[in-house]
Order: sequence, then C-alpha cells, then structure tokens
Amino acid sequence: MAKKIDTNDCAVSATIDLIGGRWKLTILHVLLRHDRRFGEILVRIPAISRKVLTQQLRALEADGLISRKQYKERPPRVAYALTDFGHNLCPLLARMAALRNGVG
Amino acid sequence: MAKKIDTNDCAVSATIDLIGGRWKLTILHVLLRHDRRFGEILVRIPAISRKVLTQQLRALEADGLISRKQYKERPPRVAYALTDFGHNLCPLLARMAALRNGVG
DNA sequence: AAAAGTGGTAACCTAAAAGTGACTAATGGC
DNA sequence: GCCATTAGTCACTTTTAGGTTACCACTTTT
Repeated sequence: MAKKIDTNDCAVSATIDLIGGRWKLTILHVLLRHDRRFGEILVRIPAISRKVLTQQLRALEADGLISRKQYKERPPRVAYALTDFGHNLCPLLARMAALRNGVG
Repeated sequence: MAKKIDTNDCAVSATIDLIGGRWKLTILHVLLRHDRRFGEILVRIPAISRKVLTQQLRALEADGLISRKQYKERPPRVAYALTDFGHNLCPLLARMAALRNGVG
C-alpha cells in the first residue's frame, strides 16, 4: 500500500523533476518554435548565466527532452532542438496552465 | 515579442511551481483518496517534518490546490482536502508521466 | 497535578541550486 | 602579433529550500 503510493508518486514526480529546474520551461519554450544555438538561447533568456544554461541543457538532454548536435567548426557551433517527447509534453503543460484560468 | 514569451512562459512555469516543492506531489497524492487531518498526512509521509508540512500545506492552499477547514475544538482539528483545481490537475500529471513511457 | 492529544510556531543549521567573473581552444581578419 | 568569435569550464560566493529541536495553547483524562 505504502509502496504503491511511493511508486505512483515517483512516476509523476520524476516527470515533474524533468521540467522543475528554474529555467527548464523557459528553455523549452525558446526551443518550441525553432532549433537554437547556445548563444541564441542565451540572448533570449537574458537573466540566465552561461553556467546554468549549460547545466540545464545537459539535464534536458540527459532526460530526453532536447537533442544536441555539435558541428566540427571553428568557432564552434552547437544546435539544440526539442525531441518528440519534448514536443509532446508542451501541450499538456499548456493545458495545466489553462486549468488555473478555469478552462477545464 | 520578448514580453509575450515571458508571459506565456510564466503562465506555465507558475503552474509548475505550484507543484514543484519537494513534497507537494506527495501531499496531493495523499489527499487524492480522502480528506485528511494534519496528523494523518504526517503519519502517511513519515519523512516530512511538521514545519515543512505546514509550509507546503500553506503554499498549496494559497495556490488554490487544497482547502483547509479548521474546527473550533479542543484538541484542535483541521481537515485538508483537494479543491476542484487540485482534482483536475492530477489526471494531467498522470498523462505527463505516461508520456515518458511512450504512451502518447 | 501531570500527562496526553493536536496543530502548529520560532530559532537555528545544512545542503543544494543558482549566480559571478575570469579563463580556454582554435580559427579568421586586420 | 592581437583581437573577435563561440561554447563552454573552473573556482568561488550567495541564495533558497529543507531539516532539527524545542516549545506553545487549550482541554480532557488519569
């Protein structure tokens, strides 16, 4: 019983953790329309630092929400894009936000 | 344009923040089946401290996810319950969790 | 008179997350 | 030879969330 509670809860909270970072949703939102390079994301989220952007991108990539494609060029070029999972998640997030406004 | 990004994003991330605390999903899960008193929640989540439970309950109440009903009795009795918003949110969370397992 | 039962609060401490500023590699242009 | 460019990393500090322990108010029970 207690185990079942934990199991159910972990499945949900693990998913929430995927997007629970301070900036992850903002990053997903930037990538929703276009694939973007590191620097492009950075200028679109002025308040984030390079370090934290790197961290959050790595986490999102590890969790399968975004993909990272690195080109062997100088100066370097790296393109970030939403995965299918990332794309599928966004409408659900929008519906959650809509719930708050009374749109059931 | 930039403003619109911020606005959209804030609506979503504000909603995620509602359930982003370390224990909030666990608390919601406990309340999903029954209304519960403070002490009942406490024994069902052994790892949480009174202080943090109080904090999280207050936050959930302020955000409209749960309701708090206080009876004028001695010793005190307080009942917590999910609001409609709280109830509506849970299926969406379950669907998000299901997404990870390939159930689109 | 003292303890139990209930739902907290207050003061303090710790650990994790985030922020800051300087630094790097490899190339092209002046 | 020197600066700009890009996508980072490193060491350090600050902020925030959560944890710990003790205590309170009021009534009933022993």
